[in-house]
Amino acid sequence: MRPEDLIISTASMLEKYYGYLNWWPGGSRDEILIGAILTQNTSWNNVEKSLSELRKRGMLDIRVIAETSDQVLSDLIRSSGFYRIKAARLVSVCRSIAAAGGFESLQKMTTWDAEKFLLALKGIGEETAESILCYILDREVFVVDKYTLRIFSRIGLGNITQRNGIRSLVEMTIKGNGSLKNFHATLVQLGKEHCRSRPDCDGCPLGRICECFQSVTSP
DNA sequence: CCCCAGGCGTCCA
DNA sequence: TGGACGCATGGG
Repeated sequence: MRPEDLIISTASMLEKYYGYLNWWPGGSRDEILIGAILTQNTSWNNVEKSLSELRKRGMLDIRVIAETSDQVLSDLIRSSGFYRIKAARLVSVCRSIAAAGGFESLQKMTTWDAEKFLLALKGIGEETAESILCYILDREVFVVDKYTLRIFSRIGLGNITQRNGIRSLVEMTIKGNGSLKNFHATLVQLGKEHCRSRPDCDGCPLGRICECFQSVTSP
């Protein structure tokens, strides 16, 4: 089967099983940015505690974070882990984006220019940049994360390229409004909920993928 | 006690 | 270009 067909059928099976998932539902763009940085190598559960602390204080706002000290912020986001380095990066990223004119300004850039701008900031790497482009700026960008690489490798797509090749292949293959968002969301859902909670793979929408996935200990 | 989570930057070959 | 390592809390 061609790689493109494998991608299409996988996306279609996942969509049929999970439907349309609302990722980052109802959150403001500022909240999504903050969450995207806090969740780096960290479970979402831990991030939500930090987001609640910030919400209570009206700090889910990049212009407020930009005026906050690293020290004060680090105490509020402790539950997210790596809190000292994340506080410093969060403050500096918010300052840079605010100084550039906020998301309104980024929205006017081409996707390529916006990505270049984001990648230049300390604390924003490839996956975080993709998340911002996809979920905040609403661009046709596929987010490649650890689950994606692991699952793709198990269905026989891992040898094609590294992450950049996978990303462009998926972006050329999956078309349509929001399709890339949902493909990424369903891949993560499969990875973290189904395969972990049901090691016997019973009822997995992608039996073969699930079976291979749970037998792999590291990407 | 162990392992790992929706990574990133730095250093080193 | 690519691998090792530090960063740190909380859940299983």
